[in-house]
Amino acid sequence: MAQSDTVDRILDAAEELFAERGFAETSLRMITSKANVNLAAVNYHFGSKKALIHAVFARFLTPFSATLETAFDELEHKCQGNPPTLNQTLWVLTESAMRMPQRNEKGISIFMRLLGLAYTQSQGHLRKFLEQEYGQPFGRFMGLLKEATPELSAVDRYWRIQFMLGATAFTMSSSDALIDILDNKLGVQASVQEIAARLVPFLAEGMKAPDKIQLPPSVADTTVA
Amino acid sequence: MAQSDTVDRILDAAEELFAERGFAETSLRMITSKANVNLAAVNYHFGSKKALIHAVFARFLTPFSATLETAFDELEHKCQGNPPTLNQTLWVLTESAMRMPQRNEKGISIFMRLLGLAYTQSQGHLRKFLEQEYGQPFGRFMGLLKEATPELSAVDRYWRIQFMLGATAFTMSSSDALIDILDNKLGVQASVQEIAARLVPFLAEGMKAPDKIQLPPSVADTTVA
DNA sequence: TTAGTGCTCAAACGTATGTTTCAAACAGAC
DNA sequence: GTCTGTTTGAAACATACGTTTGAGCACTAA
Repeated sequence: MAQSDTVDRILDAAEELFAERGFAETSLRMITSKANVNLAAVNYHFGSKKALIHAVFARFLTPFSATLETAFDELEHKCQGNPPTLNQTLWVLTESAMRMPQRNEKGISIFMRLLGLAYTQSQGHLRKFLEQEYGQPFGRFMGLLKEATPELSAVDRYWRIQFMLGATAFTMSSSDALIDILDNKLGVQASVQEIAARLVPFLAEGMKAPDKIQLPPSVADTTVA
Repeated sequence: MAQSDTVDRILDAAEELFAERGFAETSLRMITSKANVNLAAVNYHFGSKKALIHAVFARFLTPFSATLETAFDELEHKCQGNPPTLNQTLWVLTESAMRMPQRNEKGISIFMRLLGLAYTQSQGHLRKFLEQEYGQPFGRFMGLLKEATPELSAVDRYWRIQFMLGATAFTMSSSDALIDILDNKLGVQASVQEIAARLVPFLAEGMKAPDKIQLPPSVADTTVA
């Protein structure tokens, strides 16, 4: 059993268990028994549980951010100085994600869920790690969004980006469960790719909504449309 | 120190700590020391940590779901048989949330964050508890959404409701931090009410997006708009 | 062979957790 | 004032956690 075997088995098991149960609720003993390796192997190969969490993210995020930078380069080159549109920018992001090599049948949904957890769970060290390692492509994406929505005020854009992030992180992080529920309720099969294909128009349309907010009308004042 | 005092202090401390750190990462010792009560008080008054979590949700959710049912009654009465519009339905929900009596200055954002965590963190017992106790008003809201968007297929509506839930839960659960960041970056003050006022048009517009999905065009095929 | 290296293994360590115990303090009724 | 049921307090309980240890194994190089 070569080293890489043990390391990869730990990473595979950890990735899956973290996605299922969160970080704090997943013990090293669960990981090592699922991976069929000794408990001490985690601390030997990674040093600590925190470092293992970082390694799980790095294994996916490092090649992904490289792919993304290339895709942004191509997009900007194709546009020859004109700023890419909102739809183009969103599609480049989702396509890059979809095209990442998938380790198993669960594919990208596991990692989407991990990214969602990274936002939700406190885990201060994780957020710091992600910002330091992958802040650049994220900032570039934000810049493209800004160029693609010049009609929005900075405040409008700020909030709507949060809304987009929320819809994406929340849905993708539960994509497995949501796909199952849809199958049970309506007998319809779905895939992460299809979710993305439905999500992008929803987001793009929300971003284009009239930029002046309508202040809450009391229900009493509202007329039937 | 009467019983209610201890019970409420535990609930207050638990609510805040759970919202900050999640359920698994918050120990009973943190809660009891923040509440200035004895460690055993939690198991005496609530029976277990799980039951405490349920009680935290019930304290907010029980009066809220009653308020919501009343508001839905009023809305339907006002519409006299016609189905309420999407905007009306969304506004009734947000207004009901905004009008809940707020225990402290952090107000509703703490509870939004808890609801988000309830979705995200595994905690199977919590999801079961929430479905059993508060499934009815939730189902009624879903029914209103269905009536308000007859043009959508069941599958489209299903996914877009998830997107709306995500954008709402994600944004509201971090509303404090997001308001602070906005103040730092742009020097703009905001409130939870204002977030809601910006969120509803975004969601409504997203729901109205063209119902046929556009399948992912390759970046190479995309033309500059 | 011998020494050294990389890795695995079972066992233990120290710490933190949720929960239980039981005596002491308290409250209100008689 | 005394009794009774309720609530608090300090301490202990059993368990699970992340981490460390040191012996043992397989393999390479000198």
